[in-house]
Amino acid sequence: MVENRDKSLVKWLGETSLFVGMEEQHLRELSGIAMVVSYKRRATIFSEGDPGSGFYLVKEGKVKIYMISPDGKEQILHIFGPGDPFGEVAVFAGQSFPAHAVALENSRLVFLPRDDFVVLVAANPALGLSLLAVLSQRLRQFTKMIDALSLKEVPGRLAAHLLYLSKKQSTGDLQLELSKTQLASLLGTIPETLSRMLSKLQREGFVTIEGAKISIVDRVGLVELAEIGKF
Amino acid sequence: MVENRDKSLVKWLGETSLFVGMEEQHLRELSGIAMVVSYKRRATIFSEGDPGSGFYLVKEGKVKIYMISPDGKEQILHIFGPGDPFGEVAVFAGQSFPAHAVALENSRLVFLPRDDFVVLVAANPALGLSLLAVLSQRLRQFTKMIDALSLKEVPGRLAAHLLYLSKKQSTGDLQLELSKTQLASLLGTIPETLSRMLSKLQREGFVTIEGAKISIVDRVGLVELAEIGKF
DNA sequence: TCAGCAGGTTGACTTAAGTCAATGATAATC
DNA sequence: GATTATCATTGACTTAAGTCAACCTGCTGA
Repeated sequence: MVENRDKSLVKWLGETSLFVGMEEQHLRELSGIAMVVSYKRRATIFSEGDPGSGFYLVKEGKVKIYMISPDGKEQILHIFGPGDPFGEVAVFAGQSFPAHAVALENSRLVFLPRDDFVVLVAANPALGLSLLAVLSQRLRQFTKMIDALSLKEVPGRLAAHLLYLSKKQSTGDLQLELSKTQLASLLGTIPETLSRMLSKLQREGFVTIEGAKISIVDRVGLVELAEIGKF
Repeated sequence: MVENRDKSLVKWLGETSLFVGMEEQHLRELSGIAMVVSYKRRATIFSEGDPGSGFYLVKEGKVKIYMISPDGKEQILHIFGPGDPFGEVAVFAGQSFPAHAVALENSRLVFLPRDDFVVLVAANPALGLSLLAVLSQRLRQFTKMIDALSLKEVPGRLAAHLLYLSKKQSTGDLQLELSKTQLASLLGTIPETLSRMLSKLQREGFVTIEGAKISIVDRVGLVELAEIGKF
């Protein structure tokens, strides 16, 4: 709370994709309602059904958003890192959180309480537009995810994800930031299957694997696989 | 185009969930930029990759939003009816449409061009908030959809959907508004499988089926099925 | 140092659901 | 009212991927 009016927080908010380009004054207003909170690794930030009393920005660390099926299987929806906002859906739908959130590492988050924030948006259309862009972006991501989950088989999803990572990391040598178990859940499958598919990808000469490091060998082949979704 | 300044269009816009409660003046501004367009059954409204030059409201008729996998399978994302907005994602993400849209029936749509609309939003925060609510709602729907697609088997998805319909229609006797083929695609499966599952549901005494009319017999059982997702 | 545990890999088996193909049943069109 | 399409259903078959179980690391902490 001491950091509320901290100059550095204002600055940081302004570097965030959600608030980039906003006027100093509005950033100050934002930081006025913001609270910095810390979560230890594995701590749960909110659970499905919790009332959406506000939303978060990741300041440091990593956060996993996921759902649990009745029989205990987990499906990861997102992994968020520094600068990413999450939990805004509940704020604007005026409902409870539709999924769970836990810290994957010791993390510091900026919490923005719903009511205060809505007031700011009402006073500042640019803020609204910025948020609309973020939500639209997220919707688009989900579209892709539904596409992957319903239209592609595991190898296809895996290939698509590897390509996505290589774009993000802009290199052919990928460092997995997630345990393979987590990656499996993100791809909507289980560790065993993922393991088999990775070996298969290696056997067929698409990639080479050394622990958490994956190198793309045959990018063209991977692209094809991601599209067709079959070996 | 003649209808642009039509009083009835203003009124209709104000009854739309997106714009409900907005001041007369803003509604008039909206109707000033709106265009009413007609599409015949099966006509495509936009395709994946088309530039998002604006978005739509369904005035009359029904619209299907869907994706196609490389090998031709279709996954329906939404079916929209009168009053529903669609295509806003591309507008605010400032990108192209991520999916296809076709008219399921002869339909009349209200088109709102992107640039004009953004100006209005910038001038009117309430409009932004309203849109944020809609997008959040949609995001929440997708969350559920991903949940269903990745965590539940077809019977579970089907049971969940039937319950959803019965809530919407608030009766135990459901009238399917979609062909079973379409329903299959909405559930992320194929007609054959859907057909088998429906027979199975009937055989096990959960529902009775007569053509497009489905009556829920054992609601409790269905709920359980939707949760557990297994017979 | 060693027990214990989480994460990863591999094999054998099972199963849900997709494909292919044939046949009825509507509904639409001329 | 006959003729195509389109949709729905059913059966036989195939297959991707999940379950179960064994086993192997490499750590962490007593």
